Amino acid sequence: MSLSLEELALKADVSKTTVSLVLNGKSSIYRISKETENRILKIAKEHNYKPNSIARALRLNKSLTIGLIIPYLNRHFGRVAEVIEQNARELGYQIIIAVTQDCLNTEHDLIENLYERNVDGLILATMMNRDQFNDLSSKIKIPIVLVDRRIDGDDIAWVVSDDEQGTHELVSVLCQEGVKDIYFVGGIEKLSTSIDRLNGFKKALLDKGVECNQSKIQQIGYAVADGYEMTKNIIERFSKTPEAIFTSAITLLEGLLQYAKEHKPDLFSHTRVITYDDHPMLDYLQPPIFSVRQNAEEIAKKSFEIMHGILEKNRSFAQELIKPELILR
Amino acid sequence: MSLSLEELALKADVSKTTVSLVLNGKSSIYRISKETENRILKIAKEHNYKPNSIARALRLNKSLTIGLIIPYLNRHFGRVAEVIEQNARELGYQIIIAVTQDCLNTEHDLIENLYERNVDGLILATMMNRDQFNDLSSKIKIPIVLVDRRIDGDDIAWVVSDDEQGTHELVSVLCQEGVKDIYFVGGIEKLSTSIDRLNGFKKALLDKGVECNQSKIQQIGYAVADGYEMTKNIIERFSKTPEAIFTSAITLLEGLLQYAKEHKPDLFSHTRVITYDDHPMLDYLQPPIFSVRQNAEEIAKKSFEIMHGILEKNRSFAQELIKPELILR
DNA sequence: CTAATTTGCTAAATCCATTTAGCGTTTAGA
DNA sequence: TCTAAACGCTAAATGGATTTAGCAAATTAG
Repeated sequence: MSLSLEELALKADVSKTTVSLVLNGKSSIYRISKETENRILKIAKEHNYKPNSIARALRLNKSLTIGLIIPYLNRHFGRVAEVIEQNARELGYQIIIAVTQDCLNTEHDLIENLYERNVDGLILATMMNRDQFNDLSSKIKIPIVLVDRRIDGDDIAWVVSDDEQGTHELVSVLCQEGVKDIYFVGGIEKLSTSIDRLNGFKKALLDKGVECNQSKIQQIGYAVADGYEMTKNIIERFSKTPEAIFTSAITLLEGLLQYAKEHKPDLFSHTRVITYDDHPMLDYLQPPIFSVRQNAEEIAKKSFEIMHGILEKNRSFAQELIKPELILR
Repeated sequence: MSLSLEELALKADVSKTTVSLVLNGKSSIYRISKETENRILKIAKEHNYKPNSIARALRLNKSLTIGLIIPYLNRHFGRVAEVIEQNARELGYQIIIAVTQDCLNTEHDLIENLYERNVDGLILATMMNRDQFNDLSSKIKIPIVLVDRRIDGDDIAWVVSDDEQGTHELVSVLCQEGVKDIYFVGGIEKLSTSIDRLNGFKKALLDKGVECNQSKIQQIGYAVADGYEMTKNIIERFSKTPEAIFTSAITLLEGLLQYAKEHKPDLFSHTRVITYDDHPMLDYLQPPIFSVRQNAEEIAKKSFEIMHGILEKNRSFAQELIKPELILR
């Protein structure tokens, strides 16, 4: 381990240029004799030579490293990160992970930081809006692929769940059953996940001719505490118990469950609860909670695929909507 | 962004040596005049100069990068990774994550890979035994800190939950209540987590004078399917329904729940279930499942602290047992 | 038998920051 | 006035791989 080109050259009794050329498959271009080539290859193999990646990165201005910036390493993003890492590894890339905790300033710092650390590209679950993203793009000269949260724009690469479709389908299930009084427990308002899920929600109601009442829509944030708060608002603000509540993320469902446990143990006897995001534990809750499972594996796979296409195959940006799966229990 | 030392030197009308010395705080040692120093600092600030990290890494043989190798990015390890990343970032380090899926060969490959990619240290949730670890240590000349799974040895750095103590306390709760017929659903047998949890389990029974029957101990692996299998074995092999089952990881509990749902819906009316690892959703399961919550945050914090101590403060290895928390519902 | 071409390989530049050894100039001391 | 010390700064080497331009020797062509 950790032999340098120069040491190898010494052993093979040639210059390091020759060694480098041979190991980079340029023997024929530079007319290195078969004999010399084989000798070098043999010695390199014997000593298990691996080029120093730092020196290589300096020379080639290519670190084979991708930055992955996500809000948390929770179940969903953990799985996304895991699959991105595996895909990346197979193609020789490493993943540097950083978490923003859904803080925009942190996100900016992290982007700058990773950029300065010479990552070749960034995969981003961003909080930025279009203007902020454009500002960034003009400064940063590496490819960016958005994951999980998209920004509109013809030249922006992203891979996200089809949140609108997923929510539409899920909420429609209740609508089919005649449920009309449904509350929306939402996340961070300006994010595409929130916008798309709300659109799907409204659309499902409209399909049944029900106009969505603005007072039934809450959007605070994606934290468990936010879910608790919004549930509290819904239960306490209205005298009538709601027919149904849709939580637009698993964390918000957790908040709802927590509130229910503490203050409204009979919630489920009057109210149907459905949620975006799935979780295996939902299988064991009573009553059953319908959900939409995002295909984290596919999201991860596609997002790295696009990044790799841009970096090595001269492809340009691409956009992918990944179909989520309805889980009716 | 991305100005080089040389360009800066040009603007300041000095040599790049001078710029480097000033920016590295060595002005006084090399007697750079205050005037020159300020001029350089001003220009550097104006242009937001950041040294090229790759060049720096090459010269200093220090990449400010730590490799983190874990089996999965699940809830527990996701949280550990998240907190390690935050702690690392504050001290200028980056985290490269790689997942083994609990495959020893993958682990070896990853270690070699990250080592060749010049990480400054490795934080490892390892599957290796002592001999394999020693072999590795002799080849690898960077510090290693084990996390979550330890290997005995006076010179090995690790941070793990006090699995024995945690299990002992949890199982004792049932023992106090007079429960004696408890089954152990375990993970990968040779890992310290399994060994320690089994020891704690046996100890709790012994406290009450109950010798642990070997037939009540199952150890297949940590996957959900393993939990399913072991539960199946327990339920199907014995005619008498067990008084209690202890699952030694949340995934194993999931497997148990799955089996119960499919084949034994009345399991909980006869059998108490307790588990290592906690999960917020457990709050909403009926009947309540007692658990042991590992302090992932503390584990993460300490493990990076030890790594940082070795790398920058000339400290040697250290070992930390982190107290888990009993959660009785 | 000389000139042109091919063969086989290498010196040196490059990427960028850090660091050692040391070069002129000015000031202080005798 | 002359030497020694202090001052202020820089050239060049270093880390390791890649790549361009090109040198000498061997071969072929004329």
